[in-house]
Amino acid sequence: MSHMRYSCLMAVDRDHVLRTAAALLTRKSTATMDEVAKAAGISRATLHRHFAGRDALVRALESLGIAECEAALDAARPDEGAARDAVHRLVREIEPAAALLAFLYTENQLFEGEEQNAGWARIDDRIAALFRRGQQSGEFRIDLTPAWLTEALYGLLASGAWAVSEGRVARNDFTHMIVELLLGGALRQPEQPREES
Amino acid sequence: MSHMRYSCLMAVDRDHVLRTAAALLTRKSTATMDEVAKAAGISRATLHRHFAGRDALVRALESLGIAECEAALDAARPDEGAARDAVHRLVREIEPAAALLAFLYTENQLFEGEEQNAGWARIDDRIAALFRRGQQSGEFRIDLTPAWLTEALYGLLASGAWAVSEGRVARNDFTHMIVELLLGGALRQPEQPREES
DNA sequence: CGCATGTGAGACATTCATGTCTCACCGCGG
DNA sequence: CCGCGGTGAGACATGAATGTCTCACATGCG
Repeated sequence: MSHMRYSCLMAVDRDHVLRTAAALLTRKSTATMDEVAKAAGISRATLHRHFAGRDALVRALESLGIAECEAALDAARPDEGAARDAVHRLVREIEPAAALLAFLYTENQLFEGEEQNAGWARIDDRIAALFRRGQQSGEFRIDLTPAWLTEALYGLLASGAWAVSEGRVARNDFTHMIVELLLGGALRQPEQPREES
Repeated sequence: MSHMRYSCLMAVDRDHVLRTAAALLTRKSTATMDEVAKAAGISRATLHRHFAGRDALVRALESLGIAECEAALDAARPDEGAARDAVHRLVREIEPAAALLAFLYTENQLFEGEEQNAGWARIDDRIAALFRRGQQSGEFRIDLTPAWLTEALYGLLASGAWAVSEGRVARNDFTHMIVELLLGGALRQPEQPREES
């Protein structure tokens, strides 16, 4: 680890703490504040100075995840070109945040009736809009609702992130596997319509 | 509370407790032993008499999930007929257990390095074998590994279960949406493969 | 009827994560 | 030189969940 450039006046790198916490909580969602602090290389006291409690930490992670999703959506230009290409760009852009997303996705399941961050609603809408655009342009089938396609994308991102972190699939194949499955499915289908017995 | 038909000699219906716990833990994975007991309509003491602790309860749920998966696999006859029809049967058979699977799937993520029940390995193998059979018969594309297709199936089952439980998709569409997305993908194909009735 | 069995209710100690606090250290700037 | 801000280490109390225990009650069976 790099102890270089420790300045007394320099506050602990908040972003570094958040990303370390994200990496840890992705693997062990019940990790202790103490474990999070150790993973980030700071003391529990300092961690608690920056994030009032575990809730605050999770909410900060949620904000980070939302920001990264928004950034990925912006970078993917979901309104340009073929919808399938936009989906491909989106998955590629969102890949670095997939592990964090997987954590937040499952974490949100236990918020039951509580109000969920409005940021997610906006992201859901943007992604669903992309699928809807693909349906209206005739690229995507219309019997799968945009809401379900959005949900399925989250699920595949989570599955992919876990599969990669446990070595069941290669990290390099992440985007390809998700995009190909989401768009093309498992069936082998001819590019050109052709007749076969 | 229903005191009806309380038999002294009759032990608390273990299966009923397990299924109630599964339903609750699916929605709130951090539910207390007390909440589980109340949900099952028994006291915490009785719950603790049947399951030594929370770990024992989760392991019992895991065994239940494994048994239901095995039963679904048996009922789906994965070695008969077209692979895509077998996948369709499998999803249909596994649908009732999808919520429990979703809970166990995310729960297993935090077992880190611990030994995981060997039952899952067997189920993984059987499902992967089905996808492999589909690849060898030429039905499924070969650029998506059986391991990834298996993982993706789990992810879609979890997403579907959550989406249904939160009302984002209709329960009746569960099987259709998962099978169609997993096999056919979101793209509109020139020749849509027909369903097994 | 009387006993055995299984249950509900609740008290109790224990463990653990959390949150708050104090104190010592260190580097910088006045 | 000395204060000041930020940190690390650790003590401490709190609360929650857990696990164990006891006692009273209900029901079926001999």
